[in-house]
Amino acid sequence: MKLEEELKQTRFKDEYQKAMLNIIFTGNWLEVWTSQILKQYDLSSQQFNVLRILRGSSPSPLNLLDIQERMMDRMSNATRLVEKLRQKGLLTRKQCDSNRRKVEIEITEKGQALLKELDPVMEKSHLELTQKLTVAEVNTINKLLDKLRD
Amino acid sequence: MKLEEELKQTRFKDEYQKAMLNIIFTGNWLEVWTSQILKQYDLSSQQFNVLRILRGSSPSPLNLLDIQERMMDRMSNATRLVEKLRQKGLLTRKQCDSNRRKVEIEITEKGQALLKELDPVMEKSHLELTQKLTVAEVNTINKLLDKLRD
DNA sequence: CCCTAACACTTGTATATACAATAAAAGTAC
DNA sequence: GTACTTTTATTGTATATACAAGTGTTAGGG
Repeated sequence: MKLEEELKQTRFKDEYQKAMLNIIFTGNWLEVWTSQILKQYDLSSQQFNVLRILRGSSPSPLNLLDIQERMMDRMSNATRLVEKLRQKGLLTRKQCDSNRRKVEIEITEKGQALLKELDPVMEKSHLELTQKLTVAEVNTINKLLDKLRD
Repeated sequence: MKLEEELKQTRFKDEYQKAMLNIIFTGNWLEVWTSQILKQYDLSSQQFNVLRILRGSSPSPLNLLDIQERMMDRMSNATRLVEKLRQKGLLTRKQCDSNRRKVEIEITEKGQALLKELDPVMEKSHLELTQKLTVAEVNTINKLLDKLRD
């Protein structure tokens, strides 16, 4: 749907302003959508994100800063986020031997299993996206957004 | 910067997954950026958004649902958001005569003045965007994002 | 060895947000 | 008018988040 209809607005100042709002709005929209799916698995999208990051580096552990650098949302709640996931048994954390300031965080079997369960679910919602845009089009989006953040 | 570098990640599953993350990440990035600017004016980006919505409809007032419909973020905190702005004297609210369930919310002179002060500031940060992408390119982004949300 | 600075993480606190429950007014049916 | 439903907004509560201050660890200089 056009952003104008989405926000019940008749006009924007220029295409730049519209793009700005459009990206923020669409990002939000996608986030809400995935959060909705993840809720059934009792995961927030941030938590899911952290788990995927850990799977990505597995079997090597990561420390908090590593995770923070890779997160979509760079706030300083990484400690508490990781703690939540630890309580659910989805990851482990132990003090690093060589540098005791650091912690080594690793995804558990249970975490891996949960992600494995989620993969096809996420894949399925990806499919809807596939039907709306061609590969060439998403490619264009990726190129332009990367350029925008330069 | 490429999303891969931004998130220190080597690869994504496919262009669709990358686009998904790219849009969310870039939206976030833009939000953080504008929030930073607005902080000097003691406004959150949501509050700013509400003010602009009210200016858009001025001199007609809006009720809470109208505002909610036009917001980027459709949560149910509209009551409290509006109350915050009222405390700052940036808007007024009064019970609607014809339908006393509704409230009529209107931007004040002070609110108008604040937005007027902010216009050039925001415009300036728009300019940075302008330097990164051509009009044709932002047009493409707008078209593709609208299509994505169809 | 001591002092200071930098680092990696944690915690406190104030604020924001999501979601559900509630309240009050209006509309509808009888 | 009374009972029911719907609309519109508010409040309560639990959780999340941002930012600053604090803790413990390591590193470097003298």
